[in-house]
Amino acid sequence: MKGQPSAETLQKIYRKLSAVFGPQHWWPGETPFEVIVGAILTQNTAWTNAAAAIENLKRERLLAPSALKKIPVGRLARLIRSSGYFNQKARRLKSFVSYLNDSYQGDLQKMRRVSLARLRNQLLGIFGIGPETADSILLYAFGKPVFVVDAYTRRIFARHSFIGWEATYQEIQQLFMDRLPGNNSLFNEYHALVVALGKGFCQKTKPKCRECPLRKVGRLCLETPAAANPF
DNA sequence: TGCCAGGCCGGGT
DNA sequence: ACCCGGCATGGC
Repeated sequence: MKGQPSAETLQKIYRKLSAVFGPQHWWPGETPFEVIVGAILTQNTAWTNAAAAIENLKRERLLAPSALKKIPVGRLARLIRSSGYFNQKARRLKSFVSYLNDSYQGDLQKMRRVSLARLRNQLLGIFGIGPETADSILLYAFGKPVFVVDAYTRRIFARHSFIGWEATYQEIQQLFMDRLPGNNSLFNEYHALVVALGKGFCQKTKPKCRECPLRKVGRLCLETPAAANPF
């Protein structure tokens, strides 16, 4: 075990990823509401499948809180079919827009004014929103400074033995937030870069692949210069 | 063909 | 407080 990474190591990893992948321009969504819908639709699902569902909603002019509030959940489910778990996700989208209407008159700007800690608790209380989805919404829709942890984060940092495979969401999040400056631009780019690395090089989530020394997927070589292939 | 993808919920210990 | 089955499509 290498043990927990220092602040310097986390920043070194960031600089390396940034040099390799460049600016990520996240989240891939044009409006805060689109970001929120995307965050729910991409749960445990390939982004391309979620993106196709969002295109359907756009085409039907339904990508707005007022529109989603009105349509029957069954029709919504059919439109987002490609995102998988479509019945669940239709309910989840409905539960978010209900909350938005009940608590903020459907106004995302009003919701955004709430403090980070309070808003996070509120989001976690909504059906279908767990820690990662809540933090994605806070960071990418509302611009709040939180570090988003996902499967790639755990996989990549566990492969480097910076954390254990059993580390909880909160433990991993604390690791980053205790060491990095609380800067929403940095958190934004860091998470996006982790996903960029993960998508390209970090397939195979099964336990048997975790120990396979022949697979370099998801590993960073921190010793080689950025100009060389770091993987 | 089977395995996997930017999780979360609810019921059981 | 954990653990686990269920939820489902599209790509390789």
